[in-house]
Order: sequence, then C-alpha cells, then structure tokens
Amino acid sequence: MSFHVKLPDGSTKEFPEAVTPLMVAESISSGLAKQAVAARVNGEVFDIQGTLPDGAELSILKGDSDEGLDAIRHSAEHLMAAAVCEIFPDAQVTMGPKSHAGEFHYDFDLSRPLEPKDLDAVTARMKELIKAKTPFTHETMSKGEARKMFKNMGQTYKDEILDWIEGDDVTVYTCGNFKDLCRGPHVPHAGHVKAFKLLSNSGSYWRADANNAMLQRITGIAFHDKKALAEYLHRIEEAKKRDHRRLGKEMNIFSVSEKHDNHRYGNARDVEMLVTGSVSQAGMESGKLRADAVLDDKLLDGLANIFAPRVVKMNGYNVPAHSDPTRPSSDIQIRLFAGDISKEQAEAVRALEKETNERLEDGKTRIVVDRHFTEEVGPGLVLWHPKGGRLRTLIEDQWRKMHYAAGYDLVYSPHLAKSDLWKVSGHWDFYREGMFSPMAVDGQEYLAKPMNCPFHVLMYKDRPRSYRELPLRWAELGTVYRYEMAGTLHGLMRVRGFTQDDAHIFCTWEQVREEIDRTLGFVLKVLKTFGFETFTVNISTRPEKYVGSEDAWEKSEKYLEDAVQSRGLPYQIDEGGGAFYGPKIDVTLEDCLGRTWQCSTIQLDFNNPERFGLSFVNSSGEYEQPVMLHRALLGSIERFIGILIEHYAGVFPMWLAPEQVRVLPIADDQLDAARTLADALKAVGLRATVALQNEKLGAKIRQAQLDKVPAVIVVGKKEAEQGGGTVRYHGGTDGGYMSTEELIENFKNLAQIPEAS
RNA sequence: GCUGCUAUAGCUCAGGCGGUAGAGCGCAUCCUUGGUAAGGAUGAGGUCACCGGUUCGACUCCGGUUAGCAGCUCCA
Repeated sequence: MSFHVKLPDGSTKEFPEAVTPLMVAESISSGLAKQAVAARVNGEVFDIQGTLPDGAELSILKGDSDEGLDAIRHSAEHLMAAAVCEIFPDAQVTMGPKSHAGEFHYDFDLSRPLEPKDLDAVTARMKELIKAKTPFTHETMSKGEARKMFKNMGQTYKDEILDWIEGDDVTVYTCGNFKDLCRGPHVPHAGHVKAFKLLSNSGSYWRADANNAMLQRITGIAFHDKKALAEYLHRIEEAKKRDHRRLGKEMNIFSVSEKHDNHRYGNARDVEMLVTGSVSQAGMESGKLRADAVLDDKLLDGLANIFAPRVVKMNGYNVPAHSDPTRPSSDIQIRLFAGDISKEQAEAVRALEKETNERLEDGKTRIVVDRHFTEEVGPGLVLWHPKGGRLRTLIEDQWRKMHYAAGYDLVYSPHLAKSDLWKVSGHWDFYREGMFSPMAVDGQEYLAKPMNCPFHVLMYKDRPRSYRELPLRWAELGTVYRYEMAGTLHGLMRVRGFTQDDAHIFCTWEQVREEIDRTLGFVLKVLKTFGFETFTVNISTRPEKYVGSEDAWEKSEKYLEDAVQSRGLPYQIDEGGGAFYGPKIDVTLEDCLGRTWQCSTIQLDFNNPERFGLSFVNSSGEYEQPVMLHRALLGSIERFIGILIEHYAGVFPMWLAPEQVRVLPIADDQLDAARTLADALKAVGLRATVALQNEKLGAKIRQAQLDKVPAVIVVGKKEAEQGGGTVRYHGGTDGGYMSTEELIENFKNLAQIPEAS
C-alpha cells in the first residue's frame, strides 16, 4: 500500500509507507526541512513529526507564517517554563494565558516574587536549552494518568486545569525535564526558537480573580529570526518615545499628580492624622459604619488627650456605605495641629493603638501620624499648562464649530448635583462604586457628576415637548469625575476627572434610523479631521439583564448594523455585550503605529426616558416617549489628546500646533526685525513667537526642533534689510526665502483646518 | 483595590555595606554677534517623598503612609 500527500501547489506525492510532514519536507528540499516548524494538515495545524493520514492535504509551515510563528512562540513559552522550573525547583506551573499582541506569558506560583535579574538567569538557561536543540516530544494519556503524573511531580494546579479539559485523553508535551499539558503544536526542537526576549515580569491572579493567589507572570516575545525581533523591540522603543506622559512633560503640555512641596510650611503646622482600620467585631454587631466603629469615643478621647489643645477638627469622615466594610480604608481622618510630634506623643499614640486593638478585638486598627498636607492636586486629576490649554482650545473650538454645523446645540451643566438625581437615573444603584464620595451641603447629599445625561434630561423636561421640535441634539464638553481604581490611572489615558464630548439626541422612533446614520457619519468626519483614517466598529447587543422592550432592542440593533454596513466599515458583533439600558456601537481608530483606541460610541438609552418619564406630544395630540441616544466622538478630551500626542509624536499638524512658527534672529541685531515679522504673522491669527535666547543659530534651530515647532523663520542681516525671512520646516526641509506677504500667505495655507467628508 | 518595583536639584539620572551628596541638561549673570540640530565662563539651586522605629548618629537599615511605574482586575 502507498501513501499520498497533496501539496498546496496541487501536486500529489506518493510514499511507500506512512510519513511525517518533516519527511515530506525533506523529500522536497533540505532547506525547507530545516525551516519547517509546523504543518497544516487538512486545515489544522500539527507538529511536523506526527504521522500523516493517507491523502492528507499538507502545507509545510515555516517560521515566517502566522501559524509557524505561533508554534515558535508557544514553544518559547514552554522553554521559559522549563528554565523557571530548573531555577526554582519548587515552582508551581499554572498556565500561559493567551495574549493579544503575539507575546507569550506564563504564570508561576513561586516561593518568592521575581526580580528583574531573575529574568537574566531564565534567559541564560533558555539559551542553553536552545543551543542544545532540546527536542519537544509529546505523548497522549488518559486524564487519570495525567493526574497521577502531575501529582507525583507535585504540580497541584494541573488537577484543576484537567477538570476544564473536555474529552478523556490529553496530550502532554515534554521539553527537557519539563512536562506540561498542551494541545500543541510545537517546533520539533528548541533550536527553532531563533530569537526571543523576556520583556517583563509582573503579578497576575490565578484565573484572573483577585481573591486567588497572586502568581508571577513572565512575558516574552519570540521570532523566527533576529531581525524580526529587533524590529519588534524597535517598535516598543518607538512607542516609548511617543509616550504622551513623557512628551507631555517635555513639551510642557500638562501635568498629573505632581508634588511641589519644596519648602517648609512655616507656621502652618497643620497636619493630618490618619486612622485607618477595618471594622471591628463590635462595630459589625452594632451595624454601625466602620468609621463609627473604629472611631469610638474612647479612641477619640485618647487622641484628644494626647494632642490637646492643638486639635482643631476631629471627625471621622463617613466611610461611603457602598465600600466593602471589611476592606481597610483611609477615609477616616482627623486633622490636628501637630507640626512636630514629640517622642512622648508618638509613644502615647502607639499605646492608644494597642489598647484600641485589644478593646475592639480586631487587631487591625492602625493610627498613623503623618504630615498629610502636600501641594498636590490628587491622583488622576490633570493640570493643563498654557501649551496644553492652547491645544485643548483648538480642539474644542473645532469641535464646537463642527457641532453647530451638524445641527447640534451646545449646553452646559454644573459639576455638582444632588445625589438624588443619580438615584432617579438608576446609576446610583449600579455604579456607586465608581463615584467620588458624596459631600454634605445644607443637610443634602451632593455628588461630583460622573456623567452628564441627567442634566440634559432635566433640560428636556423644562417644558412640554412637541414632535415638531424633535430631534433635539444637545452637546456638551462636560467634565465628569469618576473614582477609577488607583492601579488603573495612566497619564491622560485614564484619569479621575475628564471631559466627555458628550451629546444626547432626543427623537421619535421614526427618526432613530436617520439619527444613528447621521451620527455615525459625523463621528467619522470628526475623527478624520484630526488625522485618523482607519476605523473598525464593534456592535454590542442585548445582554441578559436589560430594560426596554425586546422590539425596541431588535429594531435599534438593526438600525445600528445598517448604519455601519452602509458606510462599509469592518465590524464585529458582541452578542449580549450591550449595557443594560440599550445597544451600542463603538468606533475604534487606528494610530500610526497600528495601535487601536476605542474613542467613539453611539448608544441607545431606553432607561433614562422611562425613569425620568420623558414625553412629547405627537401629531395626534398623544403623549409619546422619546428615544434617547448618547454619543461621544472623541470620548474623553484628555485621553484623545493623549492619543493625538502619541499619534503625531508631539509634532502636531500646523492647525493644531500650539506654536506654529518661531522666528529666529541670527544675532541680537535682528531682534527688532524678528519681532516685527512675528507681529505681522500674529496679526493674521498665526501663532508665532520669537527666539530670544542669546545663542548661535544652530542652537536656536535645535531648540525649535526639540520643542517640535512645525516651522521656523530665520532672520539675518539680509532678511532684516529686505523684510521677510528664510523658512525651515520641522525635520530640516528648506522652505527658502519669502517676503513677509508670502510668509503670511504660506503659513495661512499650511494652517488650514483639513476638510474631512 | 491586589501583587511587585520605584521615590536623590526644575528635568534625566549617578552615589554610598550608617558619619547630611554629585553629573549632564535646564535656569541666572557675563563674555561671544553668529547663516540652518549644542560657543565659552561664572553662579544659584537639594531636610536625598512623608511619618515612625532601630542607632551615639539614618538620605542609606526596618515598618508604615503617600505617589509613580508594570501587570492583574475594573471601565456607566
């Protein structure tokens, strides 16, 4: 009997006995055999050493194919695990979750956290395994056998993993001394991992659940050749160079949460004492809030005695009722004058702490005396410096202009409102945890607004509405405050106070389709204006818990999909991924490094009209409920500017550049001529400055380049005499000499705002 | 919020196994008056994040707080 193998070019090879993909590759060329890392057999990817069935359709996969690269990375992941197990014999191997960007990672339960230098040791060991061309082999066994084997090896996590795997048999791969459950495929030996780098180590949770043990994760990347790895690392470097946090600082655009305490506070020796703790048994039983439980009278009296008579204010700020009562918190604060704490006072505090813990029997109350009094805005809150202010103004002005042109009206609403407003809207129940703690004013509870919609709803309710005035399109650059978890804050990308470019459209059911389509068109027009060209869309449909009628959901989901299809945008549907109040589409843009950012969103809201009892009078004189659409185009202005900074690497297009032109006098003799020229440019609305520093031209050019000014105009003796100047663009392009009139004309043209369609 | 790492001049960072500190850039002043990415000199500037502990002595060691970074989780 002979065996047949079909190759991708349509030809068929015949073999006298059963063969492996590797043998087929060898029969074609020794070069191919050397490069082969995996094989696609009848559409599925396998090892190249498995026996082929007769008549198999076979593609030999090299390292430069997607599937081949996957096999290389997956194998590198196993090599890493093998190395870690050798270095840490007691390591518990868990699993290597899938990652997005092609990077591989593996989570280990280790006796101690990893340090960066551990990665060097792991890397070195991996290189040895690669050099030795350590083979990958696999065997198939029953689950029972696998359980027994891993138990003998002392690997306890594998039991749980085996529970998730369907079927009776599992595959176990071996590389060196390392064995692990794995579906494969793997490269035949470690030598195929030609280039790799361990990128970072970090923590992660077993099954991504914060209640579980913290594992040690190592992340790495691997390629089929060194050049591809170098390119990848270069891209990471490039992204780092563009990091908006770094550029924002260098270019003096904004700052987030910086301290400025560089002096003594003199007489203002006002410090705060923090008392942090978890609820005591007594507190739990009495059902009181934690603050009351911890800050009982005995403790307060004790503190007052120690620091009397300097206590100026002493109250336990109530722990918000939504907080987890068992979680330690520093929401309880006492303010007192205690600029310098004496040794006696410190000792007394310690004694009081001990006594409190004994009395409350929880042993967790901690009294910390800290000069908690610094010149800092607070994490996640942004300061916009003049350049950033200019950038924002330019973006927001353009935004306003486009909104008026698109038939919107602009509205404003306050930063605070009574918390009742969000109780009516329902947000209080769902999203309380994400709000800043309420503040008490005149016996009422107020909140910093976490969203703008209730305000717009109230404006709608200002008077009875007629169908004749719909649709109403109300937009607002509304700054909202959300309590984002400390660990998630990131430059401008994730902050606690940010400005939504929000709008709400109130319309009839007959108008919804048209409004959705218009809005999507507007989204694209605005994003294109800012220089983005590639978009994808995600449509999220009805989740299990929802409000509104099934009919309403189905209709609007169809409208959303139709709108996306008619624009020819690539999209995917996230079934059941919508918010409880309505379906939505999210638009994701791609930046110049190919990274994607979700900025825009268009959402139907069936919740607010119902909860606030919105209505309009239709043509038959009956009351009808309007449909409400939420939408944001840029998302958060803060985040969008962060994206713009990274997209343009700080070199903004002329119309967005905070400083468009800098006039450089060659010597101080030309300062007046330079000023005159800059004034002429400023007079027509261009943003021009003069370099005043007493430096050579080279230094001034360099500075302008570093400041990322799009263009400079050099004014020397010649130019000073005949007027005008010589243009040099950012990057070094020579613009030649131009008269003042020509300069004005030239820069006015360059500063035109792009017309997107 | 969780885990790990980090915190020294306006910025980027050195440094010391415990005896109060350095560089480059930037800034100020002076010299230089120059032609497309760095001219020179001098000077100012720091309670080494904050609060405790250990110690004769802490910027250094230990604990905590705050904040940043990476990841996890979350994202109306």
